[in-house]
Amino acid sequence: MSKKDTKQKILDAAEVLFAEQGFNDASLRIITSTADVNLASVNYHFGSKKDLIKAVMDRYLSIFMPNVDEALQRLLKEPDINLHQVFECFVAPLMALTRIKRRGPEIFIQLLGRGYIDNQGFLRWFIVNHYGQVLEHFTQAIRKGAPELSPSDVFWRVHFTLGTVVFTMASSDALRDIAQADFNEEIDVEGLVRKLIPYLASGVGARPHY
Amino acid sequence: MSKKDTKQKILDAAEVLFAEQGFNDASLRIITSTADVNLASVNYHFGSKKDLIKAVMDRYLSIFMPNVDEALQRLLKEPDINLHQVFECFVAPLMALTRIKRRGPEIFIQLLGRGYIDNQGFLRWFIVNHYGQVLEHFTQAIRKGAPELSPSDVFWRVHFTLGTVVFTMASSDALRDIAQADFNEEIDVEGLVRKLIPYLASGVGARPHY
DNA sequence: GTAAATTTCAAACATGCGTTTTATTCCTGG
DNA sequence: CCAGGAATAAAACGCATGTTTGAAATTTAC
Repeated sequence: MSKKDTKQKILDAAEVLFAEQGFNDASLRIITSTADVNLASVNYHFGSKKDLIKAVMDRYLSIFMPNVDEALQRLLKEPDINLHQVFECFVAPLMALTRIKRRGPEIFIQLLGRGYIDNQGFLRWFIVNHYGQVLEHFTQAIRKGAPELSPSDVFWRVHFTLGTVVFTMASSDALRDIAQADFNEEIDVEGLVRKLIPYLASGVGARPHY
Repeated sequence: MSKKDTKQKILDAAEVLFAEQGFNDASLRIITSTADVNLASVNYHFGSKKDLIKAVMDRYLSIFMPNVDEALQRLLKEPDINLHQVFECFVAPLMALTRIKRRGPEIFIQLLGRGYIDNQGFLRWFIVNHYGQVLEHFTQAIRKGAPELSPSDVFWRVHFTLGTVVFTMASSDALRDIAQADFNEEIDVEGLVRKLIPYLASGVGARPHY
C-alpha cells in the first residue's frame, strides 16, 4: 500500500524544503501542508521544530558518517597516500545515499550547507560532538597526505575545504542552471564532486606562505 | 561634537549586527536600540529593512569594487600573469576599507558572506547586476593566468573560490577563536586573506579531470 | 520670531511563526 | 463489540517581526 505514515511524510517533505529554503525559512506550516498532514503533527511526532531538524539530518548522517570513517581508516593503513585519495573517501558514501532517496546525495549536501550556515553553527557543534572521530580521521589523513603542512595550516585548510564544499553544494542548483545555460553542460552531483576534488586536493596541498 | 546624525548611527550599528547575526536575525528593534534611535527611524530614513541592507552593502561595495576593478585592469595589461597576482588584486582594496571604519575589512567580508547566504542569493543578483564588469575582469584574469582551463572549468572554479572566501569569512570569528585556543595563533583579516591566497591560487590552477 | 518643514517618538497594527490545547476520529486488543 | 489509547484535526495562544500612524518635538527658512 502506498500510504506512508505521517512521520515519514513529514521527514520527506521537510528535508526537501529545508534544503531549498533553509531551516528558518521553511516553516512548519509549509512543511505540513506540503506533506499533507496536520500542522500539529510535527510537534506530536517530533516534539519541536529543532528536533525535526535533527531527525532530518541524522537520517543521512547516521549512514554517511560511518561509511566515510571506514574509508578513511582503510586509507590510513596504507603506507603512502595522497590528497586525492583522501577526498575520494567521501564520494562513495555520498553516492550511497541514493538508497535513502533518489536525490539523496543532493539533498544531504545542501542540508549540510544550510546547517553550517543557519542557526549560528548549531550543525558544526552537532557534528563535532557526534562525529568528532570522523573529523579527526579526516585531519589525520590530510596530515599524512601533506606532511609538510603545519598543524595550523591543516586546520585552516580543512575549514577552507568545508567552506568550499558546503557553499558550492548549498547553491549548486543555481550554479548548475547557469552552467546549463552558458555551456550546455548537464552535470549531476557526482560530476560536481569530481570537479571539486582536483580543486580541493590542489588547494590543500599548496605550498604555504606563498 | 560627537553627536552623529541618525542615518549614520543606524548604518554603523546595522552593519556590525548584520555581520554578527545575519540579515534575518538582526532585527530592526535590536539595531535601533543599539544605535540609540527610535524604531521607526529606519523606515523613515531608508524606507524598509531591505533598503537598509542595500545601503549597508553599498557603502562598502561602492568603494571596494572600483578599486578591485582598477587593479584587475592594470594586471590584465601585463603580458604574463599568474593566479597569485589575480587574487592579490583583492587585498589592497579590502584593506583600504579601514578608511570607512577600523574594522571595515572584517565587517565587509562577513557581510559579503551573509549576503551570499541569506535571502536566496539576493546579493549575488545585486553584484552581478551592479558590478558584473568586475566579475568579468576577474574571469578574464583567471583565464589569462591559467590558459589551459576550459571556460566551463573557469566558471566552476570562480564559484568554488567565491564559496571558499565567503564561507570562511562569514565564520571567521569562530574559526579565529578556535585557532587562538588550539594554536595560540592571533591572526587578523589580512593574515587570513594571505592564508587563503595560496589555497585559492593552487586550487584554481589545478590540473582538471584528475 | 514665527510659520513651515523635517525629524523623532510612543503606540498600535498586521502578519507569520512555533507551540499548545481541546475535541474528535481512528485503530487496536481483549 | 466495545473500551481505551494513539493519532489527527481545528482553533487559539503567545510572541516576535517589519511597518504604519499621528502627535510631539526640533530644525530650518524667511
